[in-house]
Amino acid sequence: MASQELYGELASQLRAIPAVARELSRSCPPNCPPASLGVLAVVSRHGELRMSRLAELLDIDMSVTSRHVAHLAERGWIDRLPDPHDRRSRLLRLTPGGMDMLRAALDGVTASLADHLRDWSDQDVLELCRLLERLRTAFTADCRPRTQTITM
Amino acid sequence: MASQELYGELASQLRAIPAVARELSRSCPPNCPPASLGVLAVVSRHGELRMSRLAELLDIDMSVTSRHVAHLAERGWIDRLPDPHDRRSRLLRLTPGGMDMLRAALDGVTASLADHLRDWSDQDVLELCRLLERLRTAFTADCRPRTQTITM
DNA sequence: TATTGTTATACTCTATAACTATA
DNA sequence: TATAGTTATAGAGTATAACAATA
Repeated sequence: MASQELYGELASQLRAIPAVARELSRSCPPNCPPASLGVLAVVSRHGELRMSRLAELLDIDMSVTSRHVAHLAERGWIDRLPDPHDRRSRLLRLTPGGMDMLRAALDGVTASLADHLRDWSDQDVLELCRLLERLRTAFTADCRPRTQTITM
Repeated sequence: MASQELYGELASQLRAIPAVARELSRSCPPNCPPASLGVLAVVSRHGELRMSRLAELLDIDMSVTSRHVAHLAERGWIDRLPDPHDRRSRLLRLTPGGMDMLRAALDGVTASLADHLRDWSDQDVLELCRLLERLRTAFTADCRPRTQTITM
């Protein structure tokens, strides 16, 4: 186990990430909010999937996921197809327009990252990706009984 | 410059951080929201400082900072002292109660991190801290039209 | 005139709970 | 009864703009 000071530093750095994400989101197309982009990216990567599975992958409540998807469906970027195995469920799929939007948004994000991280090596970027992936896994796959100790 | 695929992966991992932060914030005392904790931590680390400097360090707008500080001042965790050099300005300082609150909150956060990251080495945590610090710097110190950091 | 900090307003993202329609 | 998804409502966090006091 690391020292309290080190954990405090980590917590502090994590707190600062949203500001980075906000700056990054300035390069998103104006009609596609960052949260919607996240949905498009996950659906693109995983292919056809259900609402509940999408919510799980995004790690947000299904009610929120539902609203994001409705927003995307209104704009014709995502289709909600009936699930032949369960009529309560809907299968999500990117439309060609959705793929175009995702590609355009990713171009913007990539350009911004390439600009800001211009003196980072591929190795640096990769290492950060790996650590963030490990962090995410540690907090989601891990002890999921939900009711953590509220220490104070 | 890294590949578009690698940057896309990084963007995706960054998107997932708020979920980690939310889980982490469950270990905060219920009357101290995470954003307030961030303010306490910065003031504690930097000592007496002005609103504008605090906003800069938090990388959020001063109007938002003002509200957080007002919230903390109402609870007696922070003092807003008159600045002898500029009567428009106010100097912020943690009260003993604020220090207690910060310590208690950090204990909770530390416990949660120690639990979730129980199989991480100190080296892993340190490496993640360093990369996040570099990332933050790249997005704030970097190409910034107006952040001239007048330290005082 | 410019700057420091506050307040009013609005926007984004999220969670909880109540609801529907199937299973 | 239980589950998939939707909608209503509320809360946390942020930004922009208008403002008061001071420089």
